[in-house]
Formats: sequence, structure tokens, C-alpha cells
Amino acid sequence: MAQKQNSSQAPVVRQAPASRDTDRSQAAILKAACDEFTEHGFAGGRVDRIAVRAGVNKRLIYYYFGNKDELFLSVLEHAYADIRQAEQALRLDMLEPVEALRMLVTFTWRYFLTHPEFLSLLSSENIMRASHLKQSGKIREMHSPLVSLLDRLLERGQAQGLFRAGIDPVQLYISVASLGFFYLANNHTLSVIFGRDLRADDALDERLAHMTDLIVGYASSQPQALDAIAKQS
Amino acid sequence: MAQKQNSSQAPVVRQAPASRDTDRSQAAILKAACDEFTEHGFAGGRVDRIAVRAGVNKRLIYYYFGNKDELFLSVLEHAYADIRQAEQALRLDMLEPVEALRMLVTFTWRYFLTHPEFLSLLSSENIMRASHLKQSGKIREMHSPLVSLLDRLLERGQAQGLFRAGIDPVQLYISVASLGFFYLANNHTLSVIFGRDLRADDALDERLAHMTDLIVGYASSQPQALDAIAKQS
Amino acid sequence: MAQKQNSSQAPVVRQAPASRDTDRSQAAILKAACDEFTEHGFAGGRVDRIAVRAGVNKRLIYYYFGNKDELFLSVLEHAYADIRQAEQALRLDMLEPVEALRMLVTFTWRYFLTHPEFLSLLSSENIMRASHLKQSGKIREMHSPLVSLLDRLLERGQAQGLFRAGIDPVQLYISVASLGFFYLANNHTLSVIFGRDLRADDALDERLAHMTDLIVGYASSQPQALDAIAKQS
Amino acid sequence: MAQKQNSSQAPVVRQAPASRDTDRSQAAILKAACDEFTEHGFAGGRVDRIAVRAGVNKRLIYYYFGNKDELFLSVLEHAYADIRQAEQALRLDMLEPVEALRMLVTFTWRYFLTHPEFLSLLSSENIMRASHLKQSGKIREMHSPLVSLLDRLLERGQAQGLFRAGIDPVQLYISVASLGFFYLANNHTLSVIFGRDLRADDALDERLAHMTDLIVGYASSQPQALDAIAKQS
DNA sequence: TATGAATGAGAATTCATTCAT
DNA sequence: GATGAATGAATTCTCATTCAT
Repeated sequence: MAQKQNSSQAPVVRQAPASRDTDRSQAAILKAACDEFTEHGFAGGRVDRIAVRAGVNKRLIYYYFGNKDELFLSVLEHAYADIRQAEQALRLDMLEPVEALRMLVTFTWRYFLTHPEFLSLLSSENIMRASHLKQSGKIREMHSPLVSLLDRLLERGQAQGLFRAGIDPVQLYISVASLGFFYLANNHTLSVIFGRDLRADDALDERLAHMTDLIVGYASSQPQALDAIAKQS
Repeated sequence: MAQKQNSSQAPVVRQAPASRDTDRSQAAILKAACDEFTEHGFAGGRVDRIAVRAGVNKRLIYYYFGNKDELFLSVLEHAYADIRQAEQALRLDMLEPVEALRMLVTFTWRYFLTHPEFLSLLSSENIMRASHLKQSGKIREMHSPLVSLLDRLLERGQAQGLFRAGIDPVQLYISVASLGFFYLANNHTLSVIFGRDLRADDALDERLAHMTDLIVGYASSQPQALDAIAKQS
Repeated sequence: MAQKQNSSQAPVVRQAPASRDTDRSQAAILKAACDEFTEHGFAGGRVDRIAVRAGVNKRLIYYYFGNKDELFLSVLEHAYADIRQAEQALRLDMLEPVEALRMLVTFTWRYFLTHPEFLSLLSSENIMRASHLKQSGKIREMHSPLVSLLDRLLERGQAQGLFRAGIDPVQLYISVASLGFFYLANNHTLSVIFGRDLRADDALDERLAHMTDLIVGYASSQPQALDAIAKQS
Repeated sequence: MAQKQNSSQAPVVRQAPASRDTDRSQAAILKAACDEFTEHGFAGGRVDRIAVRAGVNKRLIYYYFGNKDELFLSVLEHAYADIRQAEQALRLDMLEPVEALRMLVTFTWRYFLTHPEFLSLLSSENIMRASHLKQSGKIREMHSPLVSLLDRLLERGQAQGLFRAGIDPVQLYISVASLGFFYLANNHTLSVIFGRDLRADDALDERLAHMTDLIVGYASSQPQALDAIAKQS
């Protein structure tokens, strides 16, 4: 990442005695930076444009965030904090297993759909081999509750004979994310390749239906039962 | 203002009768550019470094490819040409439906695994909203044979009572790609988040197994049969 | 292709409340640019040399003026502002018609003689078909007072029977400028062609005398009177 | 001018055993170079574009003309050769003095009007302080016949009582050229400044009429006679 | 006579960052 | 806290020119 040591006395992500103005400026910078990096990626993002977008002096960005890399990291941390917070609100325990699984797929899809910045930032960060993320203890600590939620969910479903046995919750969680991520993050190239607008409303509905079918169909499929059926016939 | 006409004698992606040297230089540039853009993305890629990597004079890059954008587009076109060519070699018609479906998943996975440049270039291009791809008639014309292969495959399987009805081949194709793409393209952040190396050999094997299970399990699941089973019990 | 938005925070020809330093830097750049473009024309002028001449960082030129074209335009605008200002100081109304006409010729000559930058910039801009000037509302608004001064002057002279009738002030104004411009702007080639130094002091004096004679002689000539004389003899 | 010594064996403006092809190529290059330098000046002219315009390989330009500076000089020499040749065809001796003077003005005007390259090349060369022209013995030797023609003409006219005494033919010749040159060479900026198209047909006619009036009016004016008239009244 | 490939030096422009107040 | 001015180091791109055949 080649982050230069910050040798100025500036507070570098200062937090302590925060006035209203401080908060407002920092928030404006973060929002602007998030937009800029989402639209152009890290390397394509411009500090100048961030300052203009935030309506603050460029110098202030350095005062608050040290440098472009640290600013990007802050944006990333906020993006992760946001999704973790949304995930906390998911109450899958209350629902029937199948319904809960549907809900998980829907939630993930909707979050990605309404948070394009998360997809873009993730892509950008991965092109850079997670060089910023690796610096962040913070993000590592923000565990997603979804894996364990999914784990419990799968057990409940299996116990009720609704789900097949032996499903790895981590793999399934990644798959749920995959199905939405790929479609939405790469919708620009896919739309050109397939010659249609994958962002059209009905295309989006179709996609969610397919994804749900895929995940629920898989979880619900009973290899043994099917084998049995196959044998009978 | 002062007119800027690009009317240099340079060939800008020449095609006709090319000497061996021409081919070698162009190929070296393309390879170097592919590596550079894969590692750093479009905005982070440096023309200077590409010249060094290719062992050619920087000027030659402009001589052959016009500018950085056109060079990136060429790289992208070659990446698509490569995957299309690999896809052509897939003979799914020869195989049993279930086996063929497994093969499709495996092929896609292996291609992504051995062609990290494709994943990275795709991510980068999508951050830029496919701005280069949209310029390319070439890529639009390179239709993937996989969708129609998959279509025939699903019909065969359904006719044999092996696959469920009503599966959309485009959606399924996108899903197959999704499952591998997300895992591999974002493996850097995912590895940090999950605290384990997703690129380890057994992790890769596990992922392929899960993906295959997911896709085949979904295709093979018989909602009616399951309903029937559910009713009996 | 990759978007290029110029949204840097740079002021690009700032005008409002400027510190002394700002003024000094901008003035230094303008002066240096004027010299450079005068000596080498627009295409031959080098931004690097302008920075050195001005004693400022090259980046500052772009900070204040945007790019080479806009810098040239600024230089041009200042050159026009300068001549317009000098023209304002000409008080032809106070003088006798013939004397005033002499004064006009002398003023124009002296201005061109002491402002070689005006001649050179004009030549350069015309080679480019006024591409910069056409962008400038400013210059279009700087009307020269000379045409109307000359108009009134010619009327006065005609009323007093000193000048011939039917002289077009615009044409005469252009002619007055022509006689000095061609001689001074092209003095280098003319000196070679004629094999003598047209910039020598007495050559300059001679030229002014001839120009004055030519203009005053023309204005004072009475075609009718001459016809009459011709008939008598 | 910083002309590098030409150390190759190439003939540098070769002339000796000239095949049809040689002639054709050289002529094409000269024509293309003339156009290019006329449109963009010397510094703004591009060797690449000249090659394209001429439909020849860029290398050939260097083979025939050595380098850009020498090419420009050749263009300049041809431009002077052309005007000298046209001047030779002017038979002022045959005409009445006044008529001959009109003819001279008309000829000069028409030549400039139909040879914009001459004006532009002259402007460009003067911005460079005649650095190319100074190298050329050739051009120095091409004496214009107009000065001596004009000299004789003025004497004839004076002898016939038609022209005033004491007119310097060199100054008058320069003036005749000035009046057309300034108007035509700077017509782009002048058109913007005056807000009208100085290249319109009637504007051109008006200008020629004015120029003729100015020159003939001046030559024909009799300072003494006018003084006499002034005294009588 | 002709040409496609190649290049070094430079030219305009950009960018993250810092200075001084 | 905040900001306008300033900068060094790239970065993309250009240009006249030459090599090799």
C-alpha cells in the first residue's frame, strides 16, 4: 500500500473533542470520498474531486484523514460497519426455516441493490489485494452474525426434515452473496454482453426469484429421497 | 482552441500483413498490459511499467495501440476471446445431463482459477461502468456458446426426468459464473474477513464441491416430488 | 472511455479577493508567457520555459490558467487590454484635423514599435485562425475608440475643406494599422530581402514620415480640385 | 534555428538524376508541407501529417529534405519563387502611370488573396526572426522587379505632372504590400474584432477600392498645388 | 527509391501532498 | 479548525528522427 508515515502533528482520524462542525466536515468528506471511490475506484478517485464534492478545503481531508490510503480505509470501514449494522437487524430466528432462508437471500440482494458503493469498494479493494483491509483491525472484529444465524437455521431446517444434511453454512453464505454480487457488480459488462438491461425492474425481480429458487431448491433437495424416487421408477 | 488532430502515420492496432517483429512486439505489449492492469486495475496501471514489462519503448505502445484506453480495450478483447475459445472446446453434448452440468461448473471454476486476469479486468471494467467494453463491437459479437449449450442440456435432463422444469438457462449460467467469480475475485477481502486462506488447495476443492452440489442439487430437485414426499409423511 | 472531468479545486483565472502573492505570481506568469509566446509563437512556446521565466512552479500555471490554450488567451486579452488603454489616452479632439491625423499615425506606429508582443501574438493567433480569440467575449467587448475618433476627425476635416469626402473610417483605420504592422512584424524577412536593416533609427524615422505622408496626402487630396487643375493645364 | 548537421549520405534536396517518381514524390511533399505549415505554422506543423497529406512514407521526407527546418526553407523558397515569377509577368511599362499604379495595387492584392500560404509562411517565418530565410542565398538572389518598375513608373508619372515628387519607391512598394497583407493575413482576428466577415466578396471589393484610392490619391496629390489652392481661397 | 518499426528526448498535464497563515 | 497558494514527482502522450531492410 506504500502508506507514508504520517509525520505531521495532525490527529489522523481525530475523534476526541468533536464539535458539530468537526462532525459535519468529517461526515461530508467520508460521504464524498465514498461516492468518488465508488465511481472511480481507489486509483481513479481524486482527492481534489472529493474536496469539491464535500465542499471543504482539500487540506482538511489531510487534516482529518492523513492521506488518500487512510481515507479509503475509513470509507471501507464505514461500508463494513453499515452492512454489519443492517445484518444485526435481521431476525431470522423468528421465521420458519424455509421462510428464513428466503429472507436471507432477499436481504442480501436488497442490501447489495441499495448499496452499490459496497460492491464497488469491494471490487476495488480486491484489485489491490485487500491492501487496506489488511491494515484494519476494526473490520476484522466486525463479525457478521449471518454465518452463525445460517448455521442455526440449517440445523433447524434439517431437524424438521426440510433441509438436506451436510450443508456448510460458510459456503452457503458465500454463495448467497455471490449470486447477488456478481449480477449487480458486473451488471455493466453483463448488460452489454447479453444485450439487455439487467437493471430493469422485471429483470431484477426475475433474478431474485431465481436466486431464491436456487438456494432454497438446493437446501430442500433430498439426495436420498431423490435416489429413492429414481430407484422406484 | 488549438486543433488537436490525431493523424499520425501510426497504425493503431494494425491487423493486415504483419512481420514477425510486429507480432512479437504487439504480443509482448498486450501481455505486459494484461499483467499490469490485472495487478493494478485500469486507473492504477502505468503505461511506463507496461513498457518496461514488455521490454519495448514506451512510444511503441502508442504507435500500436493509440492510448491507454484503447490498450485496455485490446486487453479486454483478448481476455474475452480467450475465454470464448476455451468455451468452444467444451463438449457437453457428449455427456449425460447431470455429468454435463457438473462439467460446466467445473470448467467455469477452473477457467476463473487459472485466469485471474479475467476476473480482475472484469472488476476494473465494471467500476468504470463498462466504458471500454461499450466501445467494442468485437466483444459484443463474441457470443458465448454456453447459454445455448446449457439450454439444450436442461431440456435433455428434463426429458429424462432428471431436472426440474422451468429453469432459465441465462439465469443459471450467470449463477454458475457468480459462484466462482465472487469467491475468487474477492478472495483477498474474504480471506481477511473469514480469517482463513480461501486459496488453500483444500479450500478450493471444497468450494468446487459445494458449487457443484448447489447447482446440481437445485437442477435435480423436484418441487412436486418433494411436495409429494412432504404430504406422505 | 475513462471519464476525464476537470474538477480540480484550482481557481482557473481567479478574480475576486486576491492576495498580493497571488497577484504577483499571476502577473509573473502572464509576463513570462507573453514573452515566451512573442518569441516562439503559440505552438513554439513552452510551458516549461514560461515557468522558469516566471520563477514559479510549472504546476502553478495550470492552477491559475488551466492549460496552455487558456494561458495564451489570457496573454492575448491582456495585450488587447493594453492597447485599448493606450488608445483611450489619445486626445485627437483637441487637435486640428491634419495634426490629429498625423498624431493617429504616429501613435499607432509608436505603439507597435514599443509593443512587439502585440504584433507577434497577433500573427501567431491569425495563423491559428483566431481560434483563441473566438473564445473570448472579453476582447470582443473591448471596442477601440479609434474608429469613431477617426470618423469625427474626418468629418471635421471635410467640413473645413481640408479632407476629401467619402473616406471610410474603418478602412482608413485598418490602413493606418497596416502600414506600421507589416513593416514591423515582418521586418526580419524584409530586412533580408531588401538587404538593409529596417530597424535602424533613420529607417524607422523615414518609415513614419512616409506613412504620415501617405495617409495625410490621401486624406488631403481633392480629386475634384486635381481634376480642375488637370483641365486648366 | 538549431539545425543539426546532416551527417547521413542522403542527398538533401537531391536534384541530379531525377526520375518521374522522384519529381512526383518531392512535389507532393512540398505541396503537403506548404499546406501544413500554412495551416499550423512551422512549430505547429507536423512531419507526420505532412507524410500523410503527401501520401508518402515519412522517411522519404528526411531522405529528400534532411529535416523539418530544411523542408520549411524549401517551402519558403518555392513560395518566393512563385511570387517572383508572377511579378515577372506584370507589364507595367505598357500602361499609363496612373493605370499602372492601379494595376500594381490590384496585382499585389490578388496575389495575396489567391496565395494565403505566402502570408502565413511569412508570418510564421517572422515570428522566428527569419531564421530560415537567413540561411537561404537563393531567396536573397530573387530580386523583385517591382521596386525598379515602380521607380520608373513614378518618374514617368512625375514627368507628366501626374504624380507628386519625392516618393520613395521602396517605401511605396512596402506600403502597397502592407495594405493587403495586414487585412488578409489578420482577417481572422480583425473579423472577430469588427464583428463582420472581412472575407465576404463585397468586403474584399471595398478593400481593394480603398487601397487603390489611398495609393493613387497619395501619389497624385500635389502638395504645392493644394497649398496654392489653399492660399487662393 | 521506399517503407514499417522503433526510439530518446521532451511536452503538456495531473496528482497527492505540504506550506504559511 | 480552516484555507488559498504552492510544489515535486510523476503520468500520459507527442514529436522529430533513425534503424533495418
